[in-house]
Amino acid sequence: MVDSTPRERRQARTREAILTAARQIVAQKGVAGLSMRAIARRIDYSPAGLYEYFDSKEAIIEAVCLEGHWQLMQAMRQVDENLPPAGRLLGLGLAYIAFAIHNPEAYLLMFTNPPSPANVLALMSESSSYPLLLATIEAGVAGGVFRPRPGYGVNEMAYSAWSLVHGIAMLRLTYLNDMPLDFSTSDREALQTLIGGLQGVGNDA
Amino acid sequence: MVDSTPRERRQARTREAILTAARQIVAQKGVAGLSMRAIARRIDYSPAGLYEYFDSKEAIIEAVCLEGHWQLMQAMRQVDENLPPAGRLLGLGLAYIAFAIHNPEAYLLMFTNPPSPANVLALMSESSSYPLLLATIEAGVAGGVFRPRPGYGVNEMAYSAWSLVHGIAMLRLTYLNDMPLDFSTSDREALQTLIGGLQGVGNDA
DNA sequence: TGTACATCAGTGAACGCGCGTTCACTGATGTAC
DNA sequence: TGTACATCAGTGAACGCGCGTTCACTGATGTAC
Repeated sequence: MVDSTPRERRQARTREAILTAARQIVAQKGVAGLSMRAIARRIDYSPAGLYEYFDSKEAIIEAVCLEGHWQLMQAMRQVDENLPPAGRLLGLGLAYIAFAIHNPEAYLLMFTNPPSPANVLALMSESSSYPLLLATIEAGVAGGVFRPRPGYGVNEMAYSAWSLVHGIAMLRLTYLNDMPLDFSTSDREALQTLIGGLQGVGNDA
Repeated sequence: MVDSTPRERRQARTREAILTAARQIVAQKGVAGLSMRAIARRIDYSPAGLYEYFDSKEAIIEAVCLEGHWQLMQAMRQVDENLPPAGRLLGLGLAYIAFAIHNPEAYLLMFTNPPSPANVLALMSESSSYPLLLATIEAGVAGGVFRPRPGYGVNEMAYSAWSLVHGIAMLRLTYLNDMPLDFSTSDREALQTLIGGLQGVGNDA
């Protein structure tokens, strides 16, 4: 950003305007309502003009997803690093859910679309949200707080936690969309319950 | 079905053929690939002919969803009723996930679409899958196996369990779609972990 | 059983629409001397 | 600072497409006597 020309700055601003418009349309009309024409209308461009900035509609969607993954990671990074593993895992889960609730457009695009290779990479790669989750669980296992079992190591633990928060997020964004209930304590307690399971005992059934 | 005329039977068969075609198209081309014309092509009809059986495309989708909910309930009913609550909850969860994996088309339609009122009703109503879950948890609480906490009663417990299995199902059907990994023990252990949390202790964090 | 008529299942063509993308173009911005 | 030229950002019209739905129709099925 430091050695950018005015032209480059204008381009970056337009690029961002396109992505913002795309997000807003998805938020208001759903993924199906997202079209090049709709984006162009919203930023007072002709549809053809968009091709100066993105090669295709698919490229725009991918860019929104990438940005979303980056923002999700940022949100999860805000969680205090010095908490004990169980508390930190709770915080990460709540941050994840909060991101989904407050950015439903981006979240649905990120996870409802056929995930492109770049997309999967973005999620799994270093400096993404999944490694944060994994690292916390590893710390918990190393500290003896989370107890692995045969066939249930750190990867499986992370998979459990991710599934739970993803399930909560998706249910809230789709099925329970316009239920006027307050889920905040339910979400916290659901996470607490899973974390309790990671911490202990009771693997008889 | 007992006092049905030949005409009625033919109609029922055609209706079913339409729904089957719709499911197959969603399975092969995704929700976006589902069109009246595609359905008609598949059953050698003209598109207009479908309107003899369904008022609109929306009505077809809704019918597929309703059928899906019914099948899901049937699958969950297969779980042994005499298992202790923890074991039964595990069985119900695994049956739920198995249904989603084996009927990805129907499952995605059921949960990815804007849920119509009829759809929500189908899920929540008597003789659906959610009450089965709830009843099992109530039995567990009554038997002292699952331990409620303040702000975490049977409804919240059911919400936790549903979120976990839904999250697992959705991740598998979208993000982890073509990963050649075997998740069956991971799924089981994830459920076990949550159930362990329902059973006990550790609500410090 | 045969005939006349009503109902029904399914067709083919057309409606208007919005879509992603391409392409020849033009006026504005930037560059070199 | 002024001029000549190149590059660039954005336009407008058009392409071919597939969509959901309607409608006048026709041949087949069913019904009544």
